[in-house]
Amino acid sequence: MPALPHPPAVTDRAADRLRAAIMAGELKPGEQLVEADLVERLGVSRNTLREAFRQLCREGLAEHHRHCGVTVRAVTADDVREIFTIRRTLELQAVAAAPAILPPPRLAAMRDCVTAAQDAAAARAWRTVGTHSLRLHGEIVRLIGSPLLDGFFASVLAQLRLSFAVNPDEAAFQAPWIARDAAIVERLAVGDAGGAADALRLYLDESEQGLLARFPSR
Amino acid sequence: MPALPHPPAVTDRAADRLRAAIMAGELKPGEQLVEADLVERLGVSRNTLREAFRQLCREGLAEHHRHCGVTVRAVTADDVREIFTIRRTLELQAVAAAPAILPPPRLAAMRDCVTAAQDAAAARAWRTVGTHSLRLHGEIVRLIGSPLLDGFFASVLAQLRLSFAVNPDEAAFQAPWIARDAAIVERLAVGDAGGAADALRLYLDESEQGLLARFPSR
DNA sequence: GCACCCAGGATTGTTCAACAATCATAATTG
DNA sequence: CAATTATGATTGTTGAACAATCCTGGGTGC
Repeated sequence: MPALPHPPAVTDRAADRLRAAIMAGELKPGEQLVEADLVERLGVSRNTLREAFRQLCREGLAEHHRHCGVTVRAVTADDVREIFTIRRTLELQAVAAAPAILPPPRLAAMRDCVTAAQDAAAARAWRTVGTHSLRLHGEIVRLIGSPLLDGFFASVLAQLRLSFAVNPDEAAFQAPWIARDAAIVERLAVGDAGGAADALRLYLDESEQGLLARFPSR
Repeated sequence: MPALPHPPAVTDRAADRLRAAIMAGELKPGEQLVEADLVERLGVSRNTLREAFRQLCREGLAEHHRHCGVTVRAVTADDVREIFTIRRTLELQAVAAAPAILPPPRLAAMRDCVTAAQDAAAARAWRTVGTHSLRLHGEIVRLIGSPLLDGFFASVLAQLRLSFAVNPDEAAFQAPWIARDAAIVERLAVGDAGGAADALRLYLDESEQGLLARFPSR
């Protein structure tokens, strides 16, 4: 009996490729996803492609306007503000409610995110840095213990990740946060929930400001 | 120019009818939704029906198992525990972070939920009572100010609503909570966030216990 | 009798082709 | 030049077809 009971669905494969293209910036925000073109490029049927579209819309990476097609999600400054409102609500609550000694696998997962981000920074792979940093904050929310909440938060982080994509110089943008991520994790590791919460609050405030400064209008 | 720029999509109509049938208990939890049957009963094509299925799955009202079809979501005791974990996280945070004097339209909306629930109780329309009570708690989360979060929480509440559907005697189950809902709203109205939070915490704890007691196993 | 294997039907997964509905653009007319 | 109408492009919806997979039941050998 093989390890893969189900060969991955064609729909999921198509959605994965589209998601990767969006995240890599090949499909730019606001760009229209024309069914006929994508059908040819992905080699899937129109129905399957439309199903993939729905998946991306659910994840907040695309938008569907009736009779106007699907466009790549264009994250606005207001969207960023809302995303950080959600981050504050969930991440701070997760840290505040975390047990003094958190489960070893959770701590290990968080430390893995930090080291992975550090390794990526050493290799100047800034996009990967952002991925692992956001993964860490997903792990933080995971402390609440709700898979449903985790799934929702993952889509929120994906939208934030999307706003990174528009920034050409990711180096200076991503670098400063790695050390602060590490500090938060270590405070959690020693049971200093209050200190972690304070550091995280500052982290989110400054990160939001830094990100908003990159938006042209307002 | 008519008020409806877009006649509602066939897909959405089908999803609405299925959602109503699930909520009304006509389609019972665990029941399989056979494509061929529903195609005939709803008078839509199979592709359209499948898209409606996806919508319901996204809302957590149905589950999709590859090659095994779609079934009505069967909410378990663990699901209820998770739902209340989410409710505590979001509702308590919303109340705690609420401004001393909350925006008049928000307060009006919350009071409308309470009076609507009271009216429904007077008419012995217990199902409607539950609907408005849950709507109130959606309004509470709305104080956070994030439409994204509101949408997520609405689907969580819908799943909770689904677990009500299995209970035959909704009268005794719904009645006691109306007064407590009203008390929470009035504490918020006078700016007593702390008191509202305490009342809400107790409310959620007891509501969860009362609901879990109705589950057979454990 | 029992465990195993195997064919058959039923259901879902995916694709294709066609037509209707709607939108955006360009050409036409006054 | 403005308003209106035609035109093309794109999406919305349907129906049918075939492949892949699962479930059920019956046979086979021990």
